[in-house]
Amino acid sequence: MSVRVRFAPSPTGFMHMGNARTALFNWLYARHVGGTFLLRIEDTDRERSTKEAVQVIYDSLKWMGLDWDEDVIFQSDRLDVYRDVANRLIDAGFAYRCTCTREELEAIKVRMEAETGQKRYDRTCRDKKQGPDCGEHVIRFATPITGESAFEDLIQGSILKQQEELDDFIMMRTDGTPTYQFAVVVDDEKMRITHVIRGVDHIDNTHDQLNLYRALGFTPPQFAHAPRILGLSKRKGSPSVEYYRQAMGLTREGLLNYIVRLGWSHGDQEIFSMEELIAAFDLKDVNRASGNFDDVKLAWVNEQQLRKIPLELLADYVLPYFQEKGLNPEKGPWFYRMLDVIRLRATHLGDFVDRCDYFFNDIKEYEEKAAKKHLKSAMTPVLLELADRFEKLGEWTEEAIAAVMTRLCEEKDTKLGKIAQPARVALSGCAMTPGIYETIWLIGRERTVSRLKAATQWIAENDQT
RNA sequence: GGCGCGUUCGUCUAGUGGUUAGGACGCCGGCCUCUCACGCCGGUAGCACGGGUUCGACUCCCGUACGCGCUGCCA
Repeated sequence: MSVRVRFAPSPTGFMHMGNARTALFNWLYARHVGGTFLLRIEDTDRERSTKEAVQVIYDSLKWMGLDWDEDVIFQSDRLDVYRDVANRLIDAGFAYRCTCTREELEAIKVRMEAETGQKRYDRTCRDKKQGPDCGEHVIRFATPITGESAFEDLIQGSILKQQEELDDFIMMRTDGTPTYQFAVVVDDEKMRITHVIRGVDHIDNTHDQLNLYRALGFTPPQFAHAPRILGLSKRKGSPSVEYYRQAMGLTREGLLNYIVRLGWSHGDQEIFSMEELIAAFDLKDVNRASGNFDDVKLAWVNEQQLRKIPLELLADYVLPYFQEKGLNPEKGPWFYRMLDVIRLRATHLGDFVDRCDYFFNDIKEYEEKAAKKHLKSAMTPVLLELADRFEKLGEWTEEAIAAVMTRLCEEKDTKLGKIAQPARVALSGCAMTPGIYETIWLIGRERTVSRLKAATQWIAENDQT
């Protein structure tokens, strides 16, 4: 039987990092085994679900590249199905109508806790066999009272619970909508889900759901409960995909790579391409313990991905940042080369546009410290000589540029640094840039020559030594 | 409170009865070097605690502590 998994978020307004990883685990597992990855929107809580929130889910999944198969299922479209199944359960004696009010319930739970130490419904209505005309009511599941519920979790191992610990949970609310606990079973069966991969916070619910499967005569899927992600502090903004994507300028490769390794591992490997992830991912390698989200390591992983992904893709990622600043570089050898030299120094997508101003615009002023140190009158002859040689250089390649500078060093019997640093300041206005040859090539012959000359002019006006 | 689950360097993790407990981030030191980086080399630091089981426990069992979750007509 082929594997079918699903990601079933409720539209709450943003994609929490934990949900993102659950989606990723599901998607990776499906792609790994050649199965099917489905999306279901759990919008039975009518008060909280909005269209915008659903859109956020779509956008986040698309950005992450987690494409789903088949049509999206909305629980709100299936209300009559749940009602029918619930009635079937009542007829079969597995569920019952409960007319206890919320106030009564509160009192019951207080009493139960005092008497038994456990805060549960006392099953007052369980044997009343009330009909549909009993007035305002909910439908509860008649949980088995004895025995134990056990299952083998693919991640957590054996999970055991005494049935007597379980409550007669509500399946259908007063307003006729199903609760999560009920809808999830009906839908997973309908969608022929074979593996339920979700967060550990659902692990206790699994027993209720297993009882439901049994009552319904359904074959339960396999369960895999992934550990929680801790340490997503609220003060840094919301712990959502959108936040990290925008505020940190992450690539999808970086975020996914980081998040997948938080709770899953494949030997000592840290950096994965998406293809490698699909090939390597397996539920048996998912850790049981929860992990802490660490922005520092996330940044490192993102750096690694920035250096690894194809330049064409990187160009797509950073272009919006350039356009935001009114720059519109053309995709091509020049732009790719520039990205290639900057990526070694970049952590976030925003770093690219931040660090290449002098490749686009003229130097407005020299960084004070750098100019003071490197733009001295003694350097004027060298800078002019460089300008002259670049002007006459036949082929404008990094190799040819390197040759010019090496030659000049030999002639002047000096180290490259003595020439490269002043040239760097002259060309970029600052003391830190990528390699000098690449920088010169990227700036281009014409601007290189004019900037070198302009620097000597500045020296004449400013350096008194 | 009750129930459930978890616990290896500061953090992410490998480990499945016998290892000098491995890797990664960070941090520290060095090398490389035209600056800044990258990279490379080295160092730092860990099996929560207490009992068992065993010739031998990070690995198995029990307990304690701590953490997290559930205990909603949220999911």
